[in-house]
Amino acid sequence: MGESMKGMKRTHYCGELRASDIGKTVTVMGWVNKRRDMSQLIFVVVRDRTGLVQVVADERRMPGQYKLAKSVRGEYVVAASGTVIARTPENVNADMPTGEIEIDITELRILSESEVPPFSVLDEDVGLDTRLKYRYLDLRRPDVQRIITLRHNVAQSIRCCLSEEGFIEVETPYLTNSSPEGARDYLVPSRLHPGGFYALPQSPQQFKQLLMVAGLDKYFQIVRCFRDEDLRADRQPEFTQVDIEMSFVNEEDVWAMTENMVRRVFRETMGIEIPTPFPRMTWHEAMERYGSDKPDMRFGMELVNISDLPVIKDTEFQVFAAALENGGGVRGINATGFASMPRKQIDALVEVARANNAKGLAWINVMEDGTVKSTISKFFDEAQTAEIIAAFGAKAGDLILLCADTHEITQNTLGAVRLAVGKKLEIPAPVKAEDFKFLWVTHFPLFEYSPEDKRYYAAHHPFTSPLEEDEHLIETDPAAVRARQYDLVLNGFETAGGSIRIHRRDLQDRMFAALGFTPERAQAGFKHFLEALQYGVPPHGGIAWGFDRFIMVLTDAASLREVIAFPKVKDGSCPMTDAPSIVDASQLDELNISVK
RNA sequence: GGCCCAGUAGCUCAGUUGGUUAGAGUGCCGGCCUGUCACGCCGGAGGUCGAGGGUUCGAGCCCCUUCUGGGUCGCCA
Repeated sequence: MGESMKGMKRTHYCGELRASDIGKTVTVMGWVNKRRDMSQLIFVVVRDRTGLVQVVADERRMPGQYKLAKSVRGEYVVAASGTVIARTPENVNADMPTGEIEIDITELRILSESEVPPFSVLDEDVGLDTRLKYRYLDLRRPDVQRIITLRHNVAQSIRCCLSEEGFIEVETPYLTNSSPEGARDYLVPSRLHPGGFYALPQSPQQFKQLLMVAGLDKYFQIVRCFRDEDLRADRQPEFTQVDIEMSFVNEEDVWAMTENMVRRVFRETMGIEIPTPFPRMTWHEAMERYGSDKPDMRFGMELVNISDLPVIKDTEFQVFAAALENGGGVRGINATGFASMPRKQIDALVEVARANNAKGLAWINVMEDGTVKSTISKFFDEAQTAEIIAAFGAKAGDLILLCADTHEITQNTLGAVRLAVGKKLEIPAPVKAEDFKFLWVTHFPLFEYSPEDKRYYAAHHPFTSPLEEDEHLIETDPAAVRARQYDLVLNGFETAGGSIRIHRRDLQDRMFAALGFTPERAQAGFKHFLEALQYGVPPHGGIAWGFDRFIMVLTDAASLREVIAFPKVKDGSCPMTDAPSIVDASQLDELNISVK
């Protein structure tokens, strides 16, 4: 139930009223945040998008309004008209932007009643499943609205920036073809083509390149993309990209454009001046030093390879010796200052290592008093241990964590262990320019070998250009070919990635051949694209931003779900709408689909 | 598909070695209070301990299965 708002018109948002408004007759509309009943005097705190304002109903002066105020409950939607009055000094609420004033009510109207909500909009700690089931209530919470609003502001800033720089926003199709490589596609059946399926795009990759062929020169799109893969805290099945492509450019042009955009977005939406250019690092160096292609640069603890230390080379310790014999090595990190890490936490790190396929972790504890505790003391005497400690530059109070295995496993393991230790540093939420550590990671490998399938896959996508000086290796040594691909890493998250594309038909043909495509299969999958390469293609390249992920880092959110208005949960379903759902047999019939 | 964690009042959680009638805070309902702002005080309602099975004289607690949510590995060109 509820009344019409006929005759009442909102004059102000709740959160914008100030002492300068004292004496004005105003009408606010919003949700009952809180009602405080003091007998004869009732305070109703009204909330809207902008904030809170307190409304007062006095039984002696406005008995009718007082009675209504008595009946309102949390989350009722009300309209309140009255006079803005000053609070007496002792009643000022300094914690409230509108705390110097309140509205002395002349008319209160209940526009919509509310059931008792399943959780309070005021509660901080509510379980995720409950929040998402009632996401429309969750979205009433000021913290959540702040994120959604920032998201809008960032999108707006990006649009303005790119438009002013001469980029044209073009919408590409959502109903397109399934691509033979890459992530699983979401398929959409075609009623008019029995057995035919569209696929929702994983990214508008081919379309944006075709827009370059078309001569649009600079394109962008804030666009939804879809991947039917398992979810993670930083992965959703549908997500938003800021997709950007430019003609007649090289890496430097794309990077400069990106840095310019980042500077502007931070300045306009957060008032932060981000210094540019961003540091750069090759993929190889990132893997060697951080065990990750997206290193979090907010802390050190770099990987150290001690395989060449004489004490390691000559060791009888089977675990280390075996790793060396098998072509691997021994690497470690110095968890500086963590000598006092409780055994339980070290065990948790060992679990992290195991999850990354390492057999375990060895550790050397350099205690505050100078003594050394180590899991490998049986195999290394004091002097030898001291050599290892020296290799890490470890001091009293440090903890050295060692991993022996293939290069790939030691890198991945220590990269993960480094992050796990880094989490314990409790790095505060980023607020200042220096809290945002950007890094360009460059020169990714062009191919990845799959031992199961006994073939090479494109590490990124098959349209990525190789470095010119590596081009001759495509047929002879694919693993050694470096790509003109780059990622922009922010605080350990891959926030953007792109490449200079292949614009020559002959090179594109060689690329597909290296990926094991027969010319016929390449034609079947990419006919239109390969044809387009024959009609005058500008050298081009671009970058795509993981927009949700970027907002996640900006807001220090723990999960992508926090920055998406209506997100999916772990199994890809929506707790609010219960999508996906079983459809009517008649719908399937019409689509010529049968379900097992 | 694998591994790990959680599931107890509307919400957030506690619950000892398996032992009497399962608790707290908050919210909710009622009453009192003229300046509250996390209002306060008094009273009340509220439980399929996620579900199913098993062990036991006895299960919130132990075992098995299963469901839900979270994290992670695989996967994510």
